Amino acid sequence: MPEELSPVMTQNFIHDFIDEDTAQGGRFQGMAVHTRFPPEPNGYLHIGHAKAIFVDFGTAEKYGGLCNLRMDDTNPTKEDVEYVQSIQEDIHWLGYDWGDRFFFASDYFEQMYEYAVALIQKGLAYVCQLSPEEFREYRGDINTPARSPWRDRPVEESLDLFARMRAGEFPNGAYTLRAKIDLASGNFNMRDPVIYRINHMHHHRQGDKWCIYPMYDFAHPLEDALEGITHSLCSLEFEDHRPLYDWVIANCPVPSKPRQIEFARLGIDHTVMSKRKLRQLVEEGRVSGWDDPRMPTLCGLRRRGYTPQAIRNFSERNGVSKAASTVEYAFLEHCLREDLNQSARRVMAVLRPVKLTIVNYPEDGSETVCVENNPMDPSSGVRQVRFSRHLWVEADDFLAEPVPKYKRLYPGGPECRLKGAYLIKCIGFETDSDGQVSEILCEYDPNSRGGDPADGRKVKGATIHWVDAATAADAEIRLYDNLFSDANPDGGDKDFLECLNPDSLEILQGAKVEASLADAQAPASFQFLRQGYFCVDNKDSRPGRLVFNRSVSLKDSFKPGK
RNA sequence: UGGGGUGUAGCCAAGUGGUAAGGCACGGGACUUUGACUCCCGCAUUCGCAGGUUCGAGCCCUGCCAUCCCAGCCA
Repeated sequence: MPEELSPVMTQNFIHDFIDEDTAQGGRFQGMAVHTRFPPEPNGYLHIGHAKAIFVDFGTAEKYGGLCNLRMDDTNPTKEDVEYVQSIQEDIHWLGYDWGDRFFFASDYFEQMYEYAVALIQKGLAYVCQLSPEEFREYRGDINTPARSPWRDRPVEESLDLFARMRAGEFPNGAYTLRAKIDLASGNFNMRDPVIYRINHMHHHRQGDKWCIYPMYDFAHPLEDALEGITHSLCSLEFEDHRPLYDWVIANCPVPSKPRQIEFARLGIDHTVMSKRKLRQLVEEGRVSGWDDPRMPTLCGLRRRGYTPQAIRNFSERNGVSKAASTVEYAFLEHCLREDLNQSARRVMAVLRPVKLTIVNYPEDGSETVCVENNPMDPSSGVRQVRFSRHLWVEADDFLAEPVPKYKRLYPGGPECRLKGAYLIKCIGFETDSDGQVSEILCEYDPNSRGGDPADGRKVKGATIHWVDAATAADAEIRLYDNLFSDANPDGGDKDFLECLNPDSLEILQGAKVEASLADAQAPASFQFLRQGYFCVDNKDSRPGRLVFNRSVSLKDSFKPGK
């Protein structure tokens, strides 16, 4: 666990339960807390999983215990090794480590089978041969108990049938193994739930060894017990399943008695957090892949410039409770900027370039000015940036007709500072045949090198960023819209495909970036901190691409009239 | 109307019988080599509603309301 990287989890209701359990006379007194993160390898991890990872690993860490990583691969239908790989990478990227405790639920299939046989022998499970359709008919409803004609099948017969199910004698759906619990329970999970089904399918890890697979409700408690998990933390929708979880633990001769505790999963507004739907976006080619920067997947956020620290802080500061919550996207962005502001290297880049000429600067002259890499962190050093008579600046930094309170460039406007270079004043501008501003004309004060005037006078205008025209590199900017925002403010959970407006997906723009950035070892994943002020993340670089968050730029750019 | 949960500000969230933390968002101000950042100030006479117990209730009791999850041989 990367030392300073993991936030210390603040007290929450889960800790209250654990404290009870580990106290004198408690269920686990004297035992080390042991949790697990059990994803099904059927998709990539997303920001919602980050919360679960934080809760599972964070809780173990808080108590000095352990957290296992376990692939919950009990249903081969949707699972794939590609996901097994990506899940491990993403968890490591977040900064968590499971040491040598990496498991597969499918590795316990033999033991699970034995437990099932034991259940049959105790008269607590039976082989049912209701077809899926009949099963539904016999299920009963709120006031009618369920039924099964096979409930009292002799033990020997069930044993024989179960063995033949395993042997592959029957087609899918022909038989199921059911736990004999309570057909009249108000909790439908207890109405003799299916605990084994037949599925003739190749398993990504077990191959063709099995054609019967245990259901989650039977498998999960056994997995936990077999690994010595003390606290099995899961999301709220499993609350109804806890009686069944406890039933399995109570009726199978397992080595330990784990306790299931449920917490609310994370919701973020304007964001779809359903693996099924995210997978659909990928499969239908609506996005470039699981790591498309618009995806809420961890790899997507990574490519978009999010840092592991920001995501961990986000998880930590959101808290853990049982109240269903949907946090605002703005909070995620806040956590990102907070981290980036402190740690990321800056560079100047101009998104919508307009020429700026310093008329009193020598035509053939040039020099190098010094700019700090991170004003928040002096140890990050400085870089040399070429400066000359011809520059590119942001179109927003000039207005032919100033609006009230505008303090950047306009004819006759205030003295402004070119970041790290000189003070300038706008004296005029040129337009092209369309009447668009094509060139801004300025005069500079030669005695203000570095940005401080020799006479110490106060600079009224703003400081603006720039890049040298002769050395600036062109970059491809991809302006991404949040996949789910505008068309459906409620998150587009149901109609998200219709929300996709092809025209707004990707807006390519030319940009000019400072030479030192173009020369850098491949700094290419950016996160927008403020317009023209980029943070460079070298960890996951993709040369030639700038990625930034549009909502941030809109928020931070100057709003006329404000 | 069966079972299981949850309701504290626009969004999260502390609070566990002693007089409503904190963060985000928002508004105002100061500062500033980017109008960012940082720093101040403001932002719930009230905790879903109504009763009750108590010297005292967001916390305890009763009733009601709202809302989420559950009828896969998914997890």
